[in-house]
Amino acid sequence: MTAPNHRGAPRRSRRAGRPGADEPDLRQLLLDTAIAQFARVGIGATSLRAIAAAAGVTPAMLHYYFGDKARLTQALIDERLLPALTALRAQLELAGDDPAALIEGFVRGLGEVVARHPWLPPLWVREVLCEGGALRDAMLRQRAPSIPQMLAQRFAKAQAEGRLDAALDPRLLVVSLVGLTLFPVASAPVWQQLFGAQDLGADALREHTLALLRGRAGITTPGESR
Amino acid sequence: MTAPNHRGAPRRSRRAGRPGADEPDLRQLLLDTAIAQFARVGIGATSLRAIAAAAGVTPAMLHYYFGDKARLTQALIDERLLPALTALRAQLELAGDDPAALIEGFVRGLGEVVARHPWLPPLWVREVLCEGGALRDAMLRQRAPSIPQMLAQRFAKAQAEGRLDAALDPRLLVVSLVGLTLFPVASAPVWQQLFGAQDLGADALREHTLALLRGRAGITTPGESR
DNA sequence: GTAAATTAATTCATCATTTAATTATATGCA
DNA sequence: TGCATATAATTAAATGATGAATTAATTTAC
Repeated sequence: MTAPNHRGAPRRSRRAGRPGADEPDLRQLLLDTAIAQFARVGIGATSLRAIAAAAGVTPAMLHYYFGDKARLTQALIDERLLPALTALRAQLELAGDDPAALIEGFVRGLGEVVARHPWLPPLWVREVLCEGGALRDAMLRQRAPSIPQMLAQRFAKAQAEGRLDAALDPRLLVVSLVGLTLFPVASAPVWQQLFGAQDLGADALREHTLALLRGRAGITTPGESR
Repeated sequence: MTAPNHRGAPRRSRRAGRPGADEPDLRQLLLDTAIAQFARVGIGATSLRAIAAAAGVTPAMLHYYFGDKARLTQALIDERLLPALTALRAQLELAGDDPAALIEGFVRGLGEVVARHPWLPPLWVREVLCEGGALRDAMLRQRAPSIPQMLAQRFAKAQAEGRLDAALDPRLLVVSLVGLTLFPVASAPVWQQLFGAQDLGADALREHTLALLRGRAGITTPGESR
């Protein structure tokens, strides 16, 4: 009776008692499972019960490792979200000052981060950008590595130096940029169903976004794009 | 006099008993209240309790008028969402065949709809596009007035006739367009807080989006834009 | 034998839903 | 016109489900 294996769940059928040294880290597994569920149906809609069941353990384990739901999401932020964003920001630091390169770097860099953390777009768009719940507050309080502010500052500098169309509000350019990169990925299932197409993958989306942005903001095929 | 209409507690203090003919329609008030709450914190996160309290009545009234929560959201779709979308589609029918005019018509038309239904972007983005819950299924099943498909078809036609850059996937262009128009509005509170600015209003967002799209997709200031 | 990890069972809160009672309006009838 | 009664709208209270959080036991590695 190792727990019936429906859905995607591993169901490790964890043996009770103190684990051996070679046992996989349950805490990390719980975080992964929680993130997957959160990304799929949202934080509010996933019960600790469901997370525990998907991980093949008892809900009490979540309390054992994290305390309560609030501290679980806090751990999610501290141990997963912030590192991912910090990595993205580090990538952007290298992107240089040219707005075209900056935009291309942001779109491609975010693409790479998302490839490694597929849960990020839906969770981010729903819970942080559109929800107004605890996760947003936690993120904004966190003095997170604010990529938007950094981008807006660089865009403003580029405008001051005449390297970017001064008619564009730098902040709104950032908003559009974030929307163009996160929104299509986060909403991909809808479009696939609506258009009956499975080929609206991440790569196609990213290249399309870049194609759309070229010709604007001084972006004119900055070299490596064919 | 009738209802001190601020945020959480209008408290109409509705008199018990059969109402007179001049009494306002409670059913509509409940729909409005539900929509406001849904847009603010999401469908899953709002309790019928909260809706009833905000409307100044007992939760039992929701059962009286709608039956249960599922039929409440169904009524929301039937009586609010679909009419709003039908109106938008009707506007688009008039926008003509030129892709530039079509895009401008879409962005401006959606802007007008949103101005009259401010609850639409957050609810739409969160529940339909990013959630995967009942509302999405209901919408897609509904054979809703599918604006995305209509736009994609017209874009494809324009490409066939050489009036639109053939390098753009029409479907992805639609996705980007929807994202560019809905996402910034739906996520406005975050940006206002992040940038410490209150001036990121709907008008500025719309004009910025159009400015961003011009120069692309053959959109070159199609006449009335200054 | 001891401490860490885990489960099973329990408690408490919240929420959706239902039922029974209550209030006031409208309507029929004299 | 005045009164009685049916009926629509509403409340208050009860029910049942679900989920978060807790506690006490149980298992196993060291």
